[in-house]
Amino acid sequence: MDRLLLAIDGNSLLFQAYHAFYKANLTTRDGFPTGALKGFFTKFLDLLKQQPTHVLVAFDVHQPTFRHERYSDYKLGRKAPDEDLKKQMPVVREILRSMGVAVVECPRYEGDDILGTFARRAEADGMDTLIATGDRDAFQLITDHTRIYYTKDNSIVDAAALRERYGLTPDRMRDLKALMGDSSDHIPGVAGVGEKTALKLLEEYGDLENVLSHASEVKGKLGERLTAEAENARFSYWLGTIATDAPVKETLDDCAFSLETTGHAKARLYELELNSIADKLPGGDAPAQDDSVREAETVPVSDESGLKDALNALVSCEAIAITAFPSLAFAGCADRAYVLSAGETLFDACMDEDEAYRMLAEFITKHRKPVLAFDAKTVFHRCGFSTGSLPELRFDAMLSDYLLQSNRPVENYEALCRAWLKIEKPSPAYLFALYPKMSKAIEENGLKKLEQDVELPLLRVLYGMEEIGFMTDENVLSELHARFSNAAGELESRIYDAAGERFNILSTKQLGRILFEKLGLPSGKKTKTGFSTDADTLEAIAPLHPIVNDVLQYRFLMKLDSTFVEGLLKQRDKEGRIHSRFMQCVTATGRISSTEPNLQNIPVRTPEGREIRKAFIPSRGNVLIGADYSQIELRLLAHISGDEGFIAAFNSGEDIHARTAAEVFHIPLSEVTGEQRSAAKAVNFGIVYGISDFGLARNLGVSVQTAAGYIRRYFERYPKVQAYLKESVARAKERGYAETLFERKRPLPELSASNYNVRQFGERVAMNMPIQGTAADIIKIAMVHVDRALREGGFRARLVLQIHDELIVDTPREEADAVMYLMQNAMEGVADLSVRLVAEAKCGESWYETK
DNA sequence: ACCGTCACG
DNA sequence: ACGTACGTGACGGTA
Repeated sequence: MDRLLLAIDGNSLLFQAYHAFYKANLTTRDGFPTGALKGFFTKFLDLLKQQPTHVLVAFDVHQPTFRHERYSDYKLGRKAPDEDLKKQMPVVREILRSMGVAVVECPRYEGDDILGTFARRAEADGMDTLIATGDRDAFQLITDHTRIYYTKDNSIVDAAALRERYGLTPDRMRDLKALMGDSSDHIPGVAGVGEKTALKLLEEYGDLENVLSHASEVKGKLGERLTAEAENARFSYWLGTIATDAPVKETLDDCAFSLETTGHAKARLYELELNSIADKLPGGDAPAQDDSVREAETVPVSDESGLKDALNALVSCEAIAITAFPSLAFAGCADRAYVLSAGETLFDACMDEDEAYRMLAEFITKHRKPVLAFDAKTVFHRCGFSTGSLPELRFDAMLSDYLLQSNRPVENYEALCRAWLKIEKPSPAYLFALYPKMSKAIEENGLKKLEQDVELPLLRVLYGMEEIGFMTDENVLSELHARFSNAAGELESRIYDAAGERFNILSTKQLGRILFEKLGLPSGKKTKTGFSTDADTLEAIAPLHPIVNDVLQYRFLMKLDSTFVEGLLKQRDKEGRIHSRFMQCVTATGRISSTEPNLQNIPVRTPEGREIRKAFIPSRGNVLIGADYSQIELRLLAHISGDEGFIAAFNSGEDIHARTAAEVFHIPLSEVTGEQRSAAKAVNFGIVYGISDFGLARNLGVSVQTAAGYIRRYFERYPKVQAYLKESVARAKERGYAETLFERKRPLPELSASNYNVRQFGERVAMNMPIQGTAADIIKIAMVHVDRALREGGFRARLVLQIHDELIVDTPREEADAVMYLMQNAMEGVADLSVRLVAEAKCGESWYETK
């Protein structure tokens, strides 16, 4: 087999990787930056597809290294790498070494000198070389046996490709650079000469020396400069020359590579939470196991009698641990688990999974076994428990993990076992080890009350809501579908007429072409893929052409029809009920979310959209109650900040936005104009979001100065609000997390990021999370209280939906008054704050009517 | 799989 | 000199 040396410019690849993942701001759970590592090793694994027999990664040595120290000034001009990148540099080397990859450094020589040296050695040894780099300097190293993998565009460049690009042979690349210079590398070149001029000169005179000696023939300013800066050019040529004789101590044999040994880095990569990379490595070492955890025995269960035996063995156990992925598995103690298996072959006896869940559920109910689980809500659904007969839930590892790491989505049980126990192969038996371990962490982080009194009881409430579902009226949806699709159809043909052709209006690409190229309308901002065509942009140009409003209206109707009308019709069960899933471990602030379908974003702001709420109806003989908190986030801002003026504004009972406007503009309430109220409202919202003058200006459509003025006056009137925002950021910086009144925490590694924008984002989150999160805590507690009061009071009314500050209950008509009263009391009584919590309940024949 | 867009609080 | 409101989920188009 042909031997191939893969020679990688480590610095170049690392810088590129760092910048590629700059915005993603990746870190481990405890805040160690990993973006550059992720990018580097993703690319590294990609490069290994070239099947090299030898691999080396060259790095510059840490202290500044120069081809000659005299010229150090030039290279010193390079910017020092960011802190985040610096931290990752030694880790890249460490991981590469553990993979068995040659890491080569050479004092006083740069990475590309090492690459050049090895490329020549390989060639002398009859090997081919592929140099991976994002630095075009390396093109000078191209020969018949040395090619460049140019990482900026993932192309492989050989002599032919180079000729096509520049019309030059590899050894003329230095001449090119000597003339045009390279600011990123602080190579001066000749002033006023760019790539085009340099190429023209080389085409005419062949090489640098010939250009310089014919400088007098070149006309004008260019000729003068060539003469005056000849030495500069020669110096640049020398600076740009890659050494091929660096005194590296490693040999080609040291670079011999085997894919197998890369597996040795697995444990470290998992530790860095770079799971996707670690997963791709072969076999290798499992992460160092937690000493306290023994490996559990796995007993396969493939038929009914096997399952009966398994359950019999669990009669005397303290609790049952259950996981549902990839298939049902359960355990009664830490060292033996039963896993439902489909059998070794197709012909093996295997039992129906639903039946297995049913038998397990029956066992749990009969023996009153408490449950430990990962994602208990899903497990309970699979078991088919009815809401009234759910077993006791002691511990849900997914919930605990969420409370401890709410800034990161819970991945899966396998990842959780890896993170908490360093165990590779998951087993439900490990829940017995996770339970005390995670509970200790919960306790230490002050999260016990939240877990015991809020999240675990809430899980049962959400289970009930998912089970019961929300009744819908098919006729309403069908009629809306007809209305929306007909209206959209008419708009469609008008748009085609105006455009003079048919095209896909929903394609931003095609729409951009029609509006901005064909019709020549002025394009506003751009997205990274082309013209921006969002509603803001289109509204700005709507007066210029009638097609624009038609497009906006078309989009609006298509959105309503496809997402809401058609989307909802697809989700109805045979009785017409829609069962959304309420996700308890998703958001970073503590809110719940709703999926498949999302019932938390059903339209309300436009009349046409609001019609959809007429399709959401009570069960037969029932009515719906909608109860919502009034201005809960602003009330919390008033309470948490303790600002007397803002608290008084609420206690006055007047419209808060109008009252704010009156106070900020120093005018009587009766004189507040609509515009002033809108501005005050936007500022109120802005404060909650972590205000910036730019954001407020964009939202209000006023200048940044005007917006800044609003904010200044707002803070003058409510100084403690400003103080609170400042303190909130300072506290979060100090502790590394933001928290709610109920001590729910959100880690904020962003606050110590080196990237200014990321840090700014962290600061806004530090201002917003305590408010949004406390509101989330409060309504969660209200749900637990409402649900309990309904059941204990013997009501048949049931919660069916939560929309962040609003609860919907489906109730028998005769209970409605009592339930409204009960809900209002429960919601308002959650917390005793310096500003009263206000909730209002309304009753109706559809969701449309409860507003 | 990702982007742009847009529905909600 | 730079890019910015906070939190979600679903859709259609595109690569």
